[in-house]
Amino acid sequence: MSDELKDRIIKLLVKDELVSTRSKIQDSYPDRSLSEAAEVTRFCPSPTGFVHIGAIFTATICQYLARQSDGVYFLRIEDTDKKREVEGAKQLIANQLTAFDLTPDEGLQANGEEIGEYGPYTQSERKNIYLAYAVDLIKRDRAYPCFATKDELDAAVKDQISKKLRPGYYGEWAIWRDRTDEETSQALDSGKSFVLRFKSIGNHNKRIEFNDAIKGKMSLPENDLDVPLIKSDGSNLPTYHLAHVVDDFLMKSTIITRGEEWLPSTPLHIEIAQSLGIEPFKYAHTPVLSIIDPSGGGKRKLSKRRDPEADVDFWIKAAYPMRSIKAYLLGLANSNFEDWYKQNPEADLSDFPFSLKKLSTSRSPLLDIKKLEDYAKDEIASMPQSHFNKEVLQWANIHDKTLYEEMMIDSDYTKKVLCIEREGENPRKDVSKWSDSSDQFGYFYDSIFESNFLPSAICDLDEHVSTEDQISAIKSLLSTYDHDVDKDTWFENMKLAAKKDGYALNRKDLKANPENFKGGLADFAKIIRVYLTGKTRTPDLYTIMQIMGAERVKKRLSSS
RNA sequence: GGCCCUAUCGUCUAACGGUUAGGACACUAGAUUCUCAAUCUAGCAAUACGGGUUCGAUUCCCGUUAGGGUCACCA
Repeated sequence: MSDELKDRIIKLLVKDELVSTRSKIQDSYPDRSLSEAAEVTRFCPSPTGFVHIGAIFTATICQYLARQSDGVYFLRIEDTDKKREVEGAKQLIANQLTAFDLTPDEGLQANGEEIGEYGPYTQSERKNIYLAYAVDLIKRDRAYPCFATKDELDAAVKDQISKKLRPGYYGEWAIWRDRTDEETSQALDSGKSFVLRFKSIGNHNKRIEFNDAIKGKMSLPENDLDVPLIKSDGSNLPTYHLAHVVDDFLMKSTIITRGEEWLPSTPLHIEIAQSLGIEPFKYAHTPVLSIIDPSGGGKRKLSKRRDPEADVDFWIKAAYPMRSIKAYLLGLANSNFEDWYKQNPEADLSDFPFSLKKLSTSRSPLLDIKKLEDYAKDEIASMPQSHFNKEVLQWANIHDKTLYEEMMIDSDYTKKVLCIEREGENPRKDVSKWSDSSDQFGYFYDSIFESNFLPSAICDLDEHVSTEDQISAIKSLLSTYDHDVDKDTWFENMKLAAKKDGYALNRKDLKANPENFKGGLADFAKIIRVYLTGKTRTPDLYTIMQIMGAERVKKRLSSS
């Protein structure tokens, strides 16, 4: 292309934007004064209104790499596709990162402010920077305008497939690559919009080798695709490919951690970097999280649409302790984490020596909610009581107002309720998330008990036990009931009541002569439990009764 | 279809070329002065298949098969 034609294209491209020169821009992005070993990592989501749990996984890796090397971990919002952008999504990302203790060192914060010297950290605000680099590429004969229509491109791909050729804009299929200046000028004259394409000099039959920090030595075909660099949709924004190279160069990223799905386009990114005289980056391609398809399709990628747990909002709403989610993800990333965690149960998770090399190179790990809940139960069970109380109340205050208000009415009572079976060597582990609170503690409060617990529980009980048996069991218990005795005496009393009402006191008797009894002690206890709590699974009855107090116990039992 | 990645219990994974193939979660059974939970004990359970190389292969090589990714003016 002649210089005049280049100038014409450049003018059309930058229009009236204030595009600086490339060297001027680079001057305003000085070297970070960090140690040799320091890693500068980036987490770069698109603001599509949804933060994927896999993104938390990737961000966690970024954070660890930076923190452990005294480097920097920054957040960059990749919003070059204005069609897909969802309002408010940008801030949501910052908020949710903070919720997972992944607040970036630079970039948008939960309070709405942007910090850092290497910004702006939102790509749409960097348009003129990309344009400066695009101009540079035109001048270097490494970019050219393409006027092909969508239909033309689709037809070409169709043709390529029918001829069993590799689809794409390359070689003879790159129809605007080798046009004469006259043809290009004519197209410009007609006012048609164009996309600025990269002029690749790669050869698909040659291979390029690079070292992936996770996968090791990689060998892929060179890129020969003339991909779009600047869109023609009127936004003048760059595609991911150009934006990634320019931004990570200017922001001084030392390692590109990103999903495995980017692996095939890495040769392209290397070529773009080289065409700009930029040293190619170090890449680390991380595995993508999957899930078992509930409809029986086997393993597949976690999908935003079908799997609620793919959205971090699910975890935040269910209110799993963040520390346990993190611990679980860390265990997925480094299998030696489990041992470390067992040996250092109290330790700050950030002290775990994370290693990229230990990251499994294998296929996408499956999200195992059961295992995560196991972490969560341990975490909650071993939590100091004050912390536990705070979390329960905090959750209720936001998500279960009725429970919260009841809990606040008699805070001494609530304190006792929340302590149940949490002390000693083997605390209960039936709470894995704070949203369990409603079901776990609601029945201690009379109005909630009467509306939410008792009716359905009685229905279930009716299916197995006759009303007469229910009434007689309760009566029998009440007749011997003495609230102010120790546990052993209380238990003896209950056994007496059960025996009197026709229940076997030990399993052997019941097994030997089942026809002689209404059931075992367990069956008797179940009736009492249901009338007292509206549940068939609760902590120890004696403890519950002691906390509820004689009056409440008698009232609930008499209601039968 | 081309290219790429991957293949160890149901799941996540460990094993300098020499292990009885280990752990965790899940599951099953038993123990525990009531239910449930917890806890303890025991149990179940894997190197995709076929060829090489080697004294010896889960490990290295080749092929087959299977899964995943990617081939957009989405990132």
